[in-house]
Amino acid sequence: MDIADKYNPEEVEKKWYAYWTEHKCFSSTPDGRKPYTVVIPPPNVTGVLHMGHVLNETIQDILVRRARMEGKNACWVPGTDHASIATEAKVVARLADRGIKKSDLTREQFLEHAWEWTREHGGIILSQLRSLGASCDWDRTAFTMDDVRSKSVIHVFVDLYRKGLIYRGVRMVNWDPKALTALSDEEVVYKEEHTKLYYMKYRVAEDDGTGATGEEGEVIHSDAEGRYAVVATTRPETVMGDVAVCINPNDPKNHWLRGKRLIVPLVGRVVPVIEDEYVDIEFGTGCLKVTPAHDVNDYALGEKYHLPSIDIFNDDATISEAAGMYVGQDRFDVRKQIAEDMVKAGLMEKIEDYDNKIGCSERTGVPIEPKLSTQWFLRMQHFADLALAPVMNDEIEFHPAKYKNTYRHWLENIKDWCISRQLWWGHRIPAYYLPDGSYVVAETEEEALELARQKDASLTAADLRRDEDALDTWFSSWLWPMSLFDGIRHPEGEEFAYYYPTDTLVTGPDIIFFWVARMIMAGYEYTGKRPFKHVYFTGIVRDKLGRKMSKSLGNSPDPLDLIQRYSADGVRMGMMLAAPAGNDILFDEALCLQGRNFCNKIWNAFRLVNGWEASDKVERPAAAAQASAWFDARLRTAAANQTDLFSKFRLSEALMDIFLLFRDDFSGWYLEAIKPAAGQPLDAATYSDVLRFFDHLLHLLHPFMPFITEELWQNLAERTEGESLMCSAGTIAAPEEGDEAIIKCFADVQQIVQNIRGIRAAKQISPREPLSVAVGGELPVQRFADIVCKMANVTIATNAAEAADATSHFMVGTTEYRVNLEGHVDTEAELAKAQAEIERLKKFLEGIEKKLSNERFVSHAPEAVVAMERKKQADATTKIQLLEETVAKLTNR
RNA sequence: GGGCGCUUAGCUCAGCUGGUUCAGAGCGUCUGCCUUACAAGCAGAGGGUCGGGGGUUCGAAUCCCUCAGCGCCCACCA
Repeated sequence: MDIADKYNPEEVEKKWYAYWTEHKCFSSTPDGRKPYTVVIPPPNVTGVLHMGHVLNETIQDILVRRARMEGKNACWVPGTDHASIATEAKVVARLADRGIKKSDLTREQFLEHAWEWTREHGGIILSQLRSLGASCDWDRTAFTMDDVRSKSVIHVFVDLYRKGLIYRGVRMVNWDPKALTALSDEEVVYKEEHTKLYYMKYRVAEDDGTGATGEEGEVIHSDAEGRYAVVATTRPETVMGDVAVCINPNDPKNHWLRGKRLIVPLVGRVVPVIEDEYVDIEFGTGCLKVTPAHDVNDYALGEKYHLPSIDIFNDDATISEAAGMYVGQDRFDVRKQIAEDMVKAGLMEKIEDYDNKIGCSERTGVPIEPKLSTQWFLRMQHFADLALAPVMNDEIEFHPAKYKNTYRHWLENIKDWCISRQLWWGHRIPAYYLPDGSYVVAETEEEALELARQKDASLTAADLRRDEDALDTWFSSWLWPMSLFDGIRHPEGEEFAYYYPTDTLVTGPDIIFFWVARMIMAGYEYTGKRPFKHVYFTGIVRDKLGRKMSKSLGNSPDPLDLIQRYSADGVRMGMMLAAPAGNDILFDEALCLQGRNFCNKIWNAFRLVNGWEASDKVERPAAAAQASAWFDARLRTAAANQTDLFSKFRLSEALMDIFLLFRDDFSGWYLEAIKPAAGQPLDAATYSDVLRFFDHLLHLLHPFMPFITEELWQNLAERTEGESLMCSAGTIAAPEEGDEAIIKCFADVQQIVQNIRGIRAAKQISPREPLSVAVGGELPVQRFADIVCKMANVTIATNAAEAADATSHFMVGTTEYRVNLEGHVDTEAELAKAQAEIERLKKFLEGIEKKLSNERFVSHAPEAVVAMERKKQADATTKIQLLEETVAKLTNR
């Protein structure tokens, strides 16, 4: 088989991905095998591949390919998310570029634009996944807004409404004034900001001078115009909504304000002073302005004390008519303006710097406004009760387990989920309003009409008005593991029964609440079963300096560009080497380079093997037989180790382990040990061994590096069209009884060879110059003696007496080896080396003996430990003795 | 303000149910090699008082306490 001198990944990747697709290697249908199901965390339909995806999808592909090769019926379902708010924002922005305002369009017109955008960009990211090698079952590609998924969502909404778990109500919600929609608590992110704390004067109305009792701690502010309270706030622009000032009844400073009425600065409104223990006495002056329409806590106070509520903001956070002043101006402009105006009016006591955490919209980034509005909510306590135990008792396993804490904390402090969004792009809420203001909830318009007619038989379809709002994106994603197999609508379906529950979910910890927790909730609600067995949380991909990857920093490489430069396998390897489970990933391109170089290593190892001829007539060299015996054991052990590491999701270590197995053990030791002289054939037995080993190695490597392994596997033997490494038999036997001893013995071989090479390097003796080594007594690694000779280019004499005077010595275990170095030896250096070694061993021995003479150690420590120490003592004594003989010999020279 | 986690070689990390011959790996560094599979390589070398302090124990990188630094999550102090 001819094979190119250089690995050409571009051509190979294209060829095999097409081949896999053509032969439906990734597709899955239910059969007698055990299923292994993974559902992709659906990327935004309009998104493009970034490094986070590369990490996430590579991990999933590794797990899926490994399961497939283990003989499971692996099914990895791809799909995209409609990403309601993000996509709508993009569409609005694109329309704006064309000079179109959303408000100028009807819902239908807008949706047409959105679908157009989706058709244009949807699927880009999925095609990019292919270049990474993702082995998704593409025939199953789904979209959270396709027909099956949409119907599932609506079905669930209606069902939960009828169960009383969804309700509609007026609540304080997080309002995004840019996207013009309500948000869930999870969609609010807090940002640290340097702001100001404004201390404003609220003058006492019709001040009659009463109230002051002169008690200790009382703080009364006054100036030429009379007495006033000082209220500290970060948001002076909300004064137009003030309806009270609240003090703590236990706060002596402000006792004098009890029962007073105060004048809201600039606004002139007279408001009462109320008392509630909610107020923090230590903060500011202990006086809190109460603006029920624009603060969650103030809202609660307003309810409690029956205060009016003045909504001073429009939906876009400009000042509304109701404010009566600054109407139409932006909230932050007004903040500045009002502060200035108050200073001018002498109503500002002082302004201080203040570090504050501002709640901002996760999507648009703008500060959210607490806003009173009518929304739809899901009662979460019910779901929290369902979802807590299975994670705590590991029915669903989190990797790493530390996220169990985070999860528990959230569930134990759960709040109702605001699921309605004032957006058009999404699943429209299936609620229909009757002319009388009441409403019905139904899956179809027909059904809705029927329900409405039960209230009023005269109604027609034209009388029903459907709710304008859409559902939160996550209200569809939380059904994903079920809806992908149409399990919501057809829970008895064959596919659903086969593929659900799924096996492993791979995702970032940032969406543990948004998505993971809610999928668990929905899973138990609708099936009574867990949606997945394992959740593997990846880290965040950062640059090598630990900074988050971001467009503005320009430190986020384009994955396709990386693939171009380092090959898909190289990028996969680079990513995985940087990704220990549960830690953030410090991504460094150098790791991709390492990946690419490794591909080349594999390629060249193949070229070597491929170039060998096998012959029945050649007798098997002893070194080759020995090497095969060792590598067989080594491979069995390594394969078992892979299984163990995969079970713990330690994929980074698993890859590193095979990398070393291939590079060092296979290429560096095994191939060199069996290598025939140039142009000579290999004996048939060894040839068959090396092909078998290569096949096994390709199997182990394939989940990590699918392309190059497929290419070489196809070239390793005759294959028929449609065959693929990914579904070929290649089980590696379990470790055997003697494997450990073989591997341990071989480690001594490696040490001996390395010592000899080290001596060569130090003395500048060419590896091609044969040397002789004398061993005192029998060679401990006799079973690999021929490998030692071949790898170190030495002959071994087992009679120490034959050793020449001019030797350089070293020890492995308790055996001394003397390398004959006629003409190269440096007696002084040898002496120094031996003496230093004796010194070190004596110190070591001293420690051991101290331990052994300690009565408490001998009586307390387990027998095995004491025995081990005795062995160390004996070995060290032997070594010292041998070295002292060497020293004597060197000194007498 | 609560909760969780981290600190081991220049960098990134293993090791941590306490004890298998003075702590391992990758990368980087240094030295020598174009040895006919591979210079995208090979061979060799150097590098750590396991964050500081204290304790438990015959024995601590590993368990406990404490201090310091770093990170993450949650929370309605305006």
